[in-house]
Amino acid sequence: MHSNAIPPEISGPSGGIPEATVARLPVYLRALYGLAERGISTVASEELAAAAGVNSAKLRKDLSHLGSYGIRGVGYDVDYLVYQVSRTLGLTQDWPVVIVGAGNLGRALANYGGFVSRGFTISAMLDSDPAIVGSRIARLTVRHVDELEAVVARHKVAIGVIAAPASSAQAVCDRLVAAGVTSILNFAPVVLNVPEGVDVRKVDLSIELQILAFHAQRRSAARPEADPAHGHHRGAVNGTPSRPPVTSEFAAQA
Amino acid sequence: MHSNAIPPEISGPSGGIPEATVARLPVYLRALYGLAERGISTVASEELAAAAGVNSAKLRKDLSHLGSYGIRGVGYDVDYLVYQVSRTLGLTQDWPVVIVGAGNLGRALANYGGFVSRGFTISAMLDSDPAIVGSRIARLTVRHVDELEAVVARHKVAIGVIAAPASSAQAVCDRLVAAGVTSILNFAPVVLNVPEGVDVRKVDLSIELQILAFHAQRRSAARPEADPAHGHHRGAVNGTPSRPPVTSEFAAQA
DNA sequence: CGCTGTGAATTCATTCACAGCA
DNA sequence: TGCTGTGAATGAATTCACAGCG
Repeated sequence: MHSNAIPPEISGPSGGIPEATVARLPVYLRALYGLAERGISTVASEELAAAAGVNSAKLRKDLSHLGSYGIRGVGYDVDYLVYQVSRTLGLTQDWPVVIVGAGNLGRALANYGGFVSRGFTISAMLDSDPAIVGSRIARLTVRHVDELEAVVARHKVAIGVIAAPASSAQAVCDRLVAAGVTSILNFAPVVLNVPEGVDVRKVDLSIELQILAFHAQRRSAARPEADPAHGHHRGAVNGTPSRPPVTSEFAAQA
Repeated sequence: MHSNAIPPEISGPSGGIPEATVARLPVYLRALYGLAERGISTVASEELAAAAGVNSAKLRKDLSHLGSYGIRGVGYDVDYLVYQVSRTLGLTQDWPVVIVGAGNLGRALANYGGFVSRGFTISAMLDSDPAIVGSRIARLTVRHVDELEAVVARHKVAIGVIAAPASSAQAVCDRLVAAGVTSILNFAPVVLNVPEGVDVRKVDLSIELQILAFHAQRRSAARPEADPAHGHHRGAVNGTPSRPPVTSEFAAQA
């Protein structure tokens, strides 16, 4: 069939879906919910693609990896596709999630009630600050981070969200992994070290802003008043670069 | 790689850096700051790559797009590389940022003082809720969103952060674009429509969780006690899929 | 006829492996 | 000698364009 079959993967039934496709399925799912709400029961790839912000060929190829769920000459049945995409993503079961860090960010995440939505339940919020432990956030009482192992075991938590300061993120990560959590969503601005088999995704404001800055700079460089310094190989640069005071920074305290 | 178009590109001097490389430069920069703090002044691609969580060939190729800044047989000068990467990303100038939405999320972002860090300054926080307007967050007084245009013009804001509810995100986006903002970081779970030339990046908790769920499901499917339902092509599914009550959901209120 | 599903072509990204410089 | 920088090889993702089904 498609691509090769040798990767760690067992090119199983619904197996072997390309990463890029997996990353877009949630977007399609959201678009489908939007259509369903508006009472639309059938949709062509062109429209769905527009709603999801991709081109239609890509959408069709993506969906083809899940199976042949469209109707030629017609389009896709919205409810049915919602179901198939949900099932593929593993959203037909509930995933207990633990959030570590109940600072500003942790609170924001917990309050995303409708956001985390279908498929995910916050089992507990944990923090190490005694001033925060015991407070209530989004129907939950914040518990001490020492209860992490107990919470994970009790609720069979498979997904951990790290909303802790950069300085403790790795330690939190280690505890989550040791407790058996194999999926981690990291909001702290650090590269986490994890053993094989643990899946880490990161969300990083600072990186996103820097990428935007790059493109913004690029755009404004269209103007001919270009940058003055442009020495290429070393030494050519006027004196020492000496740009960065190189202080700490890049250390968040959520 | 992201939803929106990458500027047509003039393969200029420091121009034509691949998107994938641009996305990693901030990670390298952070790793470099970490090394500098620890007093390390020179680093080989192997070590820097390890600190950044990539392999060394990729790191070298990435850096080669900025110029020839290494020393064969030795490695890279940390301070010098910090400067070159910063300059490439456009961080040697300051970028005024406006945050729209001062709910939980907006507050969390504003309080990431050390996070947003070098290169970015929050010009203003805006909200439409009269109960929030006037309150102080991270040294700033929240202003009414009607002042958006004035703030953008006054501070020459080029980057806007949308931390507003999904329901108003598009409207906020339109106003930002009309006011002249061409770089947008969107935290609301919606696909934003923008004209050509506007760069949008998104940060989406729900999508990240769903991607994690996919892989988690995949892993647990390794066990032979597989999932019960596994009907393939249509009709084969037991009765109606009828899985989703298809209510609203997926609508955040930051 | 109008749409999906998909081979084939293309573009983009990663990795290998080594020539060549400090 | 030990590293960087980079062509060449491989692999992944996107896009094209159309055969073929409902």
